[in-house]
Amino acid sequence: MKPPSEKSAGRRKSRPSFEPLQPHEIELADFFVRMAGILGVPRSVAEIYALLYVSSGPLDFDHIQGRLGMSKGSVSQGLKFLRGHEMILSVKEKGARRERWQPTPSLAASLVALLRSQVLPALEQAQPGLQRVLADAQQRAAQPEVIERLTRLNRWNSRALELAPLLLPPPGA
Amino acid sequence: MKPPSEKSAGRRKSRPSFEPLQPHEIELADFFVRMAGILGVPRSVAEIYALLYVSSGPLDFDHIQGRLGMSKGSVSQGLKFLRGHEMILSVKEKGARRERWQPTPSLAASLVALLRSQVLPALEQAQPGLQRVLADAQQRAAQPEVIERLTRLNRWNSRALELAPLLLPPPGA
DNA sequence: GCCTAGGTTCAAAAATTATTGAAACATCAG
DNA sequence: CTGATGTTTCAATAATTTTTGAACCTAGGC
Repeated sequence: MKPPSEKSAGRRKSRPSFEPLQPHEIELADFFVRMAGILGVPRSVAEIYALLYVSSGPLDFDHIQGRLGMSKGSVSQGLKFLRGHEMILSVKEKGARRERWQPTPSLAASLVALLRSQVLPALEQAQPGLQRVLADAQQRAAQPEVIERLTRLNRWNSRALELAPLLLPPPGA
Repeated sequence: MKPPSEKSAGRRKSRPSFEPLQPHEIELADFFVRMAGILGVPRSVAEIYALLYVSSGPLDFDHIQGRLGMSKGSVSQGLKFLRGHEMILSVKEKGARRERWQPTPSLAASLVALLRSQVLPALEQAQPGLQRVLADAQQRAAQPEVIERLTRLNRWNSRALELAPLLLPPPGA
């Protein structure tokens, strides 16, 4: 908690104060936070996205920080995450110092990209291991049922890897 | 670390000792753990599932606890979770006291069920809120772009809710 | 009924993950 | 180059989640 008196504090520089979130904004943020939670995306990231999503124009760093009342560090990391997953775009007006952010047009595409980035690496990394596990089981002449399971798992993994690039072209294509 | 000397400790009752996981089992467990992590399923649950998945027959409580070296509490909660999501089945031989567990036949179905159980409630709960947020925006005559976004979000939500029961019939159908 | 194997619960401890904020860095106007 | 604004980094802290284990149920055999 910080001292709430910020009325006529520092006139110079006029640190602008921002409104806290409105009820309708909170509602939307809650929704995004919950959905994000399922994918293990931290609350702060979801809140930033939600704010940009309901806002009329692009917002700059300070607005985001001010309205959500979170630290600089969190805002910076949150924007980095969203940028990295191509969920937001910067709209820098020429001659302006600061960047302003808005959501990318398609939330659907954003979600797919996000999923991709989480699932694909795991699938890729697992590929050789899974094959080895199966080979191992065959060599040990394990129960047919187990071999069957492991075979199916391998097929799945391969198919997922084949399909993935179709679902959404990789970041540079 | 526990004292490794458990050779001729207590003859009566013969507390059976279990082998630690073999390399191939560890590999598979790692895979499941990583995948589960994406959905926020705890490591211990994924490990239990993985163990049942590579094992030739159904395993009982003590085997699971012993081979994974985890506490009773974790095993109990893990089985509860897996049971609740219909990812495992109990095979109780008649005349036997203890239950023995094995994975349900379709991992795919299990995954869908798991997703459903996480996503659906969120969608349902959000429905009225999202509609309110949209109405609110329309009333405030917000930017067309924002209204457009919120409209699409609502459409999505509704469609997802309609489609859900088709994807997999609800637990009792 | 009483006892015991088998399992669950849940508060406390441990592990993990997210957030903060101050210092460091970058970039641009002058 | 200099100074200020705008942003990132990251170690420390806070919050959250997971695991543990001991006390507590519960059903079945005797």
